[in-house]
Amino acid sequence: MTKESKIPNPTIERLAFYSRPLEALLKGGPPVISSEKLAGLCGVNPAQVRKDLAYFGEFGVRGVGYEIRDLLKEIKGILATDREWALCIVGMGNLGISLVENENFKKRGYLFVATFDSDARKIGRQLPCGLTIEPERKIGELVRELGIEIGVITTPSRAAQRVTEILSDAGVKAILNFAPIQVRTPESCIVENVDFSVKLENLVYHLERLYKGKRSA
Amino acid sequence: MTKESKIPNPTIERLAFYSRPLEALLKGGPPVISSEKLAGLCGVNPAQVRKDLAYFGEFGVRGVGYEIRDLLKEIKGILATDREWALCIVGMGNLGISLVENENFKKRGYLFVATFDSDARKIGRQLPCGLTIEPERKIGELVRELGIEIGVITTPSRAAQRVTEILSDAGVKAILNFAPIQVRTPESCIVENVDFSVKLENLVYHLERLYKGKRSA
DNA sequence: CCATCCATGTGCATTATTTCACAATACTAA
DNA sequence: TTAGTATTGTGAAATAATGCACATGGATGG
Repeated sequence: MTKESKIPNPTIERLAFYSRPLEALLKGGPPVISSEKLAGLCGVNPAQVRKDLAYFGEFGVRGVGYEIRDLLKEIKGILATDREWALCIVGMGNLGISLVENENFKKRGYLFVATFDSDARKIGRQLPCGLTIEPERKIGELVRELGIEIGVITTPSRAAQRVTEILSDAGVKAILNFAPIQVRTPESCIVENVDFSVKLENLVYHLERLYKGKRSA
Repeated sequence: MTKESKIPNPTIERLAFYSRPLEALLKGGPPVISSEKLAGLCGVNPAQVRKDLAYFGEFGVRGVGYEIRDLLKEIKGILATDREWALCIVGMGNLGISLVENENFKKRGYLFVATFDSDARKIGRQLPCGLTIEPERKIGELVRELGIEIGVITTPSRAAQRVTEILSDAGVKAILNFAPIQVRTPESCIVENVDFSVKLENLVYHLERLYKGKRSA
């Protein structure tokens, strides 16, 4: 009875969100959790949790709750994080290196299998994780050879569009873009943007209003 | 006639978003832009752009468009990015270092003025940007001394809640949290979370559905 | 000075998302 | 077996956000 007809995008985001505390709860504590408890841990409404899950099936037991172990498995199945994904990354500055070396990714099945940069001084350098920085012209070859489906862009803004095109031409199906610019892709390639500054700007907007609010209230 | 009564949150996010191409357009090109052009650059609906701006005033000229220079100044005023903000960061792993050294932040007025870590081996180390890594116990002192209003958390998950409490006790008013965990704060302190994995999970969910869709369609 | 053009600002309809509130139902204990 | 309790799953109401469509009003040229 899974009605995947039209799943709200926020629902998908929250599923990923729910899995964080669930993973922690696996190690010790009761084996079952209620939508209310889980909602509390994630700072959302309990009905929201139930509805989000209900889009994909009936995973709970009425009067009891959700078996943590099973629920996590279901969520991972839905999000397709129950398999491994091969990623590459272009732009090996500080940010690029921090992502490649990040343990959280590996733990969740996101495996960096190639790193690229256009800077001749960086090419050939070996990273702590064992990968070697390759020149950008090898993107096409390595993407095909290693079956890379996801590309991560950590170049400066000015290079982001060019790199996007190289990646999508090479057959990459999804791009995670850290450059603060809107990249255009063909239909066949989906993009998610991560822009730290936007988050900061959100914060300072609300901060400023808080201060102003205090004056008038 | 600014009706700041109830501004949708997505609007704030988009304002920051609009400012990116505007900044680029300042350097060369016509001095005026239409909502349609700007919308195109940001991948949103033109009416959306106009409505977002209209929440805060009438910045355009009918029949003409928006003066880029003025519009940018207005947006920066709204977002409170027309001043400098003092930040500190806790957790100087690879990610922490990449943020501190990131030029984009500095360019936008977000100045890191202190860095902290709990690892004795890192404390005292000088970073390329000139800052020295301080021990966590100095957070309170330095936050007050340097007038730090925003804290950035780049520690492992297990330390995030503790650090959040130290920061908010010290008087920090806003936190940008990179740890993949929901931190609790007192009313007086607002939080934004950045979770890369959530973005990736979004991507792979859609990728997987794309593949499935192809089979059935 | 008037007519025409063009892109803004905005009321309103539409669409999307969240939350409520309650019926359905699995366990527990007597 | 039945009453009681707890918590799910979900229709329907409420809320939020988006997008249309057009009146509005500056700018320009005759």
